[in-house]
Amino acid sequence: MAPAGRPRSFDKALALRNAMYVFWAKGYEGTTMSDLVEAIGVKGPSVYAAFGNKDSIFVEAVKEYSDMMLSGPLKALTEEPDIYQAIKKLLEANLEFFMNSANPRGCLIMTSAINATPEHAELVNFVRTYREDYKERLVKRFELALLEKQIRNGSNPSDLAEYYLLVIHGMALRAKDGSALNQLSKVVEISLCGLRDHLEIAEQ
Amino acid sequence: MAPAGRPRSFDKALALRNAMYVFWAKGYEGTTMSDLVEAIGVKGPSVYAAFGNKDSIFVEAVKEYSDMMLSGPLKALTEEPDIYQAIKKLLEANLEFFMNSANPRGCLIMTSAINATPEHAELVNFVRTYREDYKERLVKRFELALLEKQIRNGSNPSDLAEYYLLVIHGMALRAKDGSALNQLSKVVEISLCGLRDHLEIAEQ
DNA sequence: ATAAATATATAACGCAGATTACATAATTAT
DNA sequence: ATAATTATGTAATCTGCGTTATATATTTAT
Repeated sequence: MAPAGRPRSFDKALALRNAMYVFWAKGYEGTTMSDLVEAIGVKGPSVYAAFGNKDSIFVEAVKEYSDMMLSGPLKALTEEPDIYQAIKKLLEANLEFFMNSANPRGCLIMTSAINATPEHAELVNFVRTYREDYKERLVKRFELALLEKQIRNGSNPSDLAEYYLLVIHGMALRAKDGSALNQLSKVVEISLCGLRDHLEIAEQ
Repeated sequence: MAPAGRPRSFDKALALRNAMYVFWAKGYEGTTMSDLVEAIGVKGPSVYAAFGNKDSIFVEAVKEYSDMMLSGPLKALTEEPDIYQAIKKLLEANLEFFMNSANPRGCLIMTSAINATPEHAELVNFVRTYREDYKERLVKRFELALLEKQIRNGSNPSDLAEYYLLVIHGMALRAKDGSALNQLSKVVEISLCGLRDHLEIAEQ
């Protein structure tokens, strides 16, 4: 049964999706309400009525983006039983994601809101929790690999997680900065050397 | 001989230095003229008279920062004859620089102005030239190493340069995000594996 | 001493961005 | 049909930021 009152004239899910792309392309501070209003295609008050203020929209956009990540590039982490293949695919999938011509360059969660002003501190922390979650997934994955003796006993899951998180951050930044896909592919290859070094049995 | 007119009541070089630290801590968009005015310690019009507008101050601040980099962390690149030691020291010096408690966390040139709005496009490009210069120095250094047969013949100086630039970008971002020094030190160590793999004679 | 030159502070301007008041339109429930 | 409910658009408000006009202060040159 349709709810009482005048029906919304736009698709809320699609609107959020469009808003997400704007934040992705321009970052939190670089995005204005006018940008969002234009992207959604209705006037300001309708946007406020549907989503609340700019911060709420950003929060929802980050959640949407995170879902996209989880159902996309991050799948490699759980689906690949072999740690080397898992990280290799994770890096390659992230790179494809950051450079895909259908997407803005770079990563919303890693490059948005890093230079936010003090009054947006809560938002900065909110996005940081997503980066921490990302890292935690990497840590857990390396811990599993350690448990399964895929990596050497002395290897530190936390250090390896930090390293690959840093590589992914770096890829996002370099992608946004205009690096070429084929060169970043080479970088991915080089970065995997850090993991090969820690494998229990030399694969390759 | 002192110039005609009322003398400036503040040290211009020191003022620029203070402004640079503000931009470093808050990024281009996160910094307001009020922030700069407060940091310099005189009122707005004096700042405008001395430096011009916000963009001009930023440009000068970036130059100052770059000088600081060149005379600091980047020295390792030219001073160390061995490529492995050069990169190792470069990374360690950069990490120390990004995490030094006397400095804001992270890197002005790598994390400022990445989410700038379209009307600041010129500034974004200006900062990018500094990143390109940084990369070019790395490329040149690896080309030298190749010439001196310190790295294998098949190794690509450009790819290695991109890789270590990415690592340095990543360090800057992770430092700004709150990573611990000792963990980032481990990351540096892991990242060096990518170079050891390319050395002509196995060292270490 | 007076003029020329430069710096400084107070106060204002102009603009853009986030948000909302208000009147109106479109739908459901009775 | 009428009331209740929710969405929409126009237009305004409020705030903060970058910048500047104006008057005043401090110095050198003559």
